[in-house]
Amino acid sequence: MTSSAYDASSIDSPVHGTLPERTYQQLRSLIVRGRIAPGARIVEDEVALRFGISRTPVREALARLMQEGYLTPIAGNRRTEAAVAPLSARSVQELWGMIGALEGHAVRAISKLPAVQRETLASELEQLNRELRRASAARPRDPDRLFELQAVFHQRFVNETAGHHLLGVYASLRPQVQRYEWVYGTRLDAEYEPSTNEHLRIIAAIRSGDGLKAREAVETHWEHAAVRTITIIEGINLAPKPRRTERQKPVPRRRPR
Amino acid sequence: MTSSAYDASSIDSPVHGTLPERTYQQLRSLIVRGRIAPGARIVEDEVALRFGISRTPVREALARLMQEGYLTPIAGNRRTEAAVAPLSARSVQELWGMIGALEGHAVRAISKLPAVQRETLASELEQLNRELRRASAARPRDPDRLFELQAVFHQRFVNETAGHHLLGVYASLRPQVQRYEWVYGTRLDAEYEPSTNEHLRIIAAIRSGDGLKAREAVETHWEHAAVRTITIIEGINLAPKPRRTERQKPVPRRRPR
DNA sequence: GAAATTATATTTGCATACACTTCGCGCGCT
DNA sequence: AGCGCGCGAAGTGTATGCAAATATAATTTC
Repeated sequence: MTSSAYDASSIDSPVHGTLPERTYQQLRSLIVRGRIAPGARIVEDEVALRFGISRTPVREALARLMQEGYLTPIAGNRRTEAAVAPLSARSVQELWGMIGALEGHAVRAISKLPAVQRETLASELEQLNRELRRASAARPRDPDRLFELQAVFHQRFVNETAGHHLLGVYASLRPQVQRYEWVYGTRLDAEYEPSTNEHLRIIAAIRSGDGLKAREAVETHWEHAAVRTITIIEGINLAPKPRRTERQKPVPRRRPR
Repeated sequence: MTSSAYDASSIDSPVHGTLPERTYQQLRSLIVRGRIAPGARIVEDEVALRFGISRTPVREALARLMQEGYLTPIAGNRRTEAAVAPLSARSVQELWGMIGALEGHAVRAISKLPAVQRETLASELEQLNRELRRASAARPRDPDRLFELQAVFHQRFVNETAGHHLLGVYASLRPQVQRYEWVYGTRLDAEYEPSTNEHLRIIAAIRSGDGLKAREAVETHWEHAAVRTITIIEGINLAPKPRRTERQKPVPRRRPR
């Protein structure tokens, strides 16, 4: 067995939901957290074995991961072998841009909210931002916590104004971003001050009820974040070779005659 | 047989690709074109029967349709029965906003393109817009053609600047919009002049290379389009009742004893 | 010894089978 | 006549089996 590369039970295991759903969640979590390396090949049988289920639900999960861009089809024309999508500066540029555009669009609607609601939202965000600042100052840092706080901060105000469809797209995009945030967060030299400062601008705009300004703040936040992320990421050697690399020792093969 | 509600072979049948892919495409086309009514219940077995395939690939197709919002889970707590998602003004508001935000984001990058490329793009768009204008003036109108031209126009400039991820999301969003464009286009009183005029503003901005202005033009175009669409749509009675309605005559039931 | 060719192992695509949950309806009971 | 109660029926969730496609290893041929 070549790889004990990943282990189903090691990370959060939501015991509810259908098998495809759970498998999707768990695999995604493993990918986002880098527990399955970019470029790693994913084989239905192996996953099924690891999770102790049959290939049917696995296929569904993989199809979804593929559609959302966590996996890319590799190799063969006809068949669809899958590998974990590589990380690239190009993707960062694009994903951050999209998230910025969508969050920006959503936040514009805060101007329609009553002042009291905006106020409670603003102070909650301030609270979160404070925690974020504290967590980023702690040594050693807890990437998991930073990760979580970042997600909650953004999710919080998006939830406030976004509708069903937007939330759906957002939900599928955000974890993709988190793949990068994860490698970012595990770097010792990662900075969080600029980010938390930009958050303050967003909060101020929300409090004042100026939708356009809020949008502006959100978009430039993501723009700057993209730059920060790319500079950190470019330092690391990314994108290993995909292709069918190490095959496990094929064992015997044919009886000698 | 209750429903010959839809017929697999009637509409474009892409004979290539895997079964789930083809099934997805065909079902989506049927839904987008209103051949399967909003609220209609979708049963795996029935689809499998109609397409002459087994439930396995059907399930994959349905899962995808569900995730992209063409189908909504209906009824049961535990099990996931599916029905074609209803049309609603609320969705229009949201979808148009998102498309506007994304297209706007993409088009902003035209400022980075060389002038010659922008020029050819602009004149191609003009050509398309002329055709669109002509097609909308023709009586009787050909909804299919209008449909197609609209799609091509927007796709054209999005392709120019958007990357892989954005195109993916866009591809899953656009057909949703088309569901509404379809009912819009089949109305006799539908107007296209405002739309084509707004297109001109977009083209001008693209030609001049002003990314921000182009974005602005695109966004307001979609905003206005949303209003137009909603007013037309609200006139029609939408959203039939979902639930397990007409069950086919259950036939005997139990042998008399 | 290199190239072509055959054989074998992997792996996906799809179908079929079965289990389990939910819903509806008739039947008996009061 | 009304009201549980339970028996199917309908439909989804998951496993398994088989065939086709393809990569890799083995073998032959020049």
